[in-house]
Amino acid sequence: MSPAEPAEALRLFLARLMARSPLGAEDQKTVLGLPCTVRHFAAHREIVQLGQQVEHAGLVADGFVARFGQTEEGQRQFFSFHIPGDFADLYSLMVPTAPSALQALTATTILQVPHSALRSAAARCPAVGAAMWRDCVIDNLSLSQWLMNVGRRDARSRLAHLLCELALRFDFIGRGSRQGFSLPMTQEHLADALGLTPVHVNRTLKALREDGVVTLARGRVHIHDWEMLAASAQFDPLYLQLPSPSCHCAKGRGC
Amino acid sequence: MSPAEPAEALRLFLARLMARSPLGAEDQKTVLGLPCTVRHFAAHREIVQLGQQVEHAGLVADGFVARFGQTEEGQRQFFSFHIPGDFADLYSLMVPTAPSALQALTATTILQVPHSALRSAAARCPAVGAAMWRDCVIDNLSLSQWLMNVGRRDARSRLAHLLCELALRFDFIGRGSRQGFSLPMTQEHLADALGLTPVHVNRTLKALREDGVVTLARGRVHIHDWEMLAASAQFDPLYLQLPSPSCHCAKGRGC
DNA sequence: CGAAACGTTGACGCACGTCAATGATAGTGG
DNA sequence: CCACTATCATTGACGTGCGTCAACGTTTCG
Repeated sequence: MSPAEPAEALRLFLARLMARSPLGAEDQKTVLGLPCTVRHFAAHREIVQLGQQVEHAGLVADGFVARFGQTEEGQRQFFSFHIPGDFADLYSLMVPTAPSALQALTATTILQVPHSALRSAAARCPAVGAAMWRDCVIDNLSLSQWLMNVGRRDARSRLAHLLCELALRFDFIGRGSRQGFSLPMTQEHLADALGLTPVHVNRTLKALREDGVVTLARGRVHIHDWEMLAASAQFDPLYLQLPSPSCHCAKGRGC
Repeated sequence: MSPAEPAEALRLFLARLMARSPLGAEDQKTVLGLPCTVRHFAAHREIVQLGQQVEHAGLVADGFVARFGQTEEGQRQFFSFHIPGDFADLYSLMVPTAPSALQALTATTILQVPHSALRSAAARCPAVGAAMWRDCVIDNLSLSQWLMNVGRRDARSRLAHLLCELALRFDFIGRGSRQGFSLPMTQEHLADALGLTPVHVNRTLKALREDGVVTLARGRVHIHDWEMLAASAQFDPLYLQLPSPSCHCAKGRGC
């Protein structure tokens, strides 16, 4: 789909940082000059295992990564999804013993950036350090919304909320829009993100489809009615902290 | 209960930082010398409202604070609890427009520390900056576990997990132990943390009581059987990143 | 002492889970 | 290019954990 050049991924990451943090020319050069090792992971492969000591953070260049935990019975819960331009475990800079695992949901290209390089970049350019700290905090906001989702919304709202989030994030990196995007993910993956079962995700998707709101088929989401989707999710994009030039959200906030 | 001196709260915060981050003498002096304004909040009072611009972070000196979000129907979901020694919104340093609200669950004393002071402390002492960044990341780990809780555990496990977490945290600040602690919180508060209804929390507490695991009465938790409580929660204290000299947890990890 | 807040309990309903069968899709090797 | 097969999607019947509603007891506090 995309070349997944290292430089391209670093550019996406830089854009992500600059959407929330002002960076000078020197800062930008520092980010784009980060050293990295390219690694490929097959679908379903674990990138980082629970408890593993890591010495580098993983920047997604291509594909789809999830962070997750599981119960002793093997019930999984996804904590976050990471798309190209996201660091999947930037927090590992501060907690190098992985407190949760990382899995490639599809064939994925990861740029491993050594902690040492990130640390020296932060030391040399305080603005870059602040931007990365802010990035960790924004992960936090996202997690909060997922908790809200799972704790206090019904299946339909949860699913709608997740799809809204993904639409805006893919829009931001130029790989989709509010009309639709590619989502090479099984219904079981969605279930693990939403605290539901695959069967119920399927039924909920059917309901949304029959209401003419969204269609998910063959790895592609078609959003037929963004307004309705955002409304049934009570979606407020503020937490994504993304610039939204042409945002039409439920509450009209953060636009 | 306690004098809630500003110095005492800063000492607790310093201990919290030093449990995870090495700080030199100069760093410690910087933390203890942070300027702050003492403020009191009555029970149920909102400390920070959604969307509010804040210029200081709130260190809990005494009482109990929750961060939360709510649906349009007014359904609340707590994202975290904060006890003395915790900053309730350290992340506001990086995102000053509050993306979630803060409420005092009981009468609470807050030390408001200006962002400017925190920023200059971080600039002057990089180790303090790193410690605060790490503190934000640890919030993240906690949030992940709450999401796991709400998404993939039944009511009994959720409640047990929360009580385990609180026991260790109160133990760490010297206001409780694995045998019990003071918890001046209504069942509705617990429900909002666990994604349940107050009625079901009540029933679940009854079940735990009748099994001889824990008793919660008149604002006090008595843990009769820590092993059993930790086991039914599948509690792994690793995510709290606390030193546990005498920890007896379910999986024997992080001890 | 009175009133409001909180805790407790029972009866009943529903959203979602479980189980199981069948159909569609995609990846693989011949 | 086509079987072959594993994975994924779909659907129905049925079970259950938790929600809802409503009443009543208990504690707390002014």
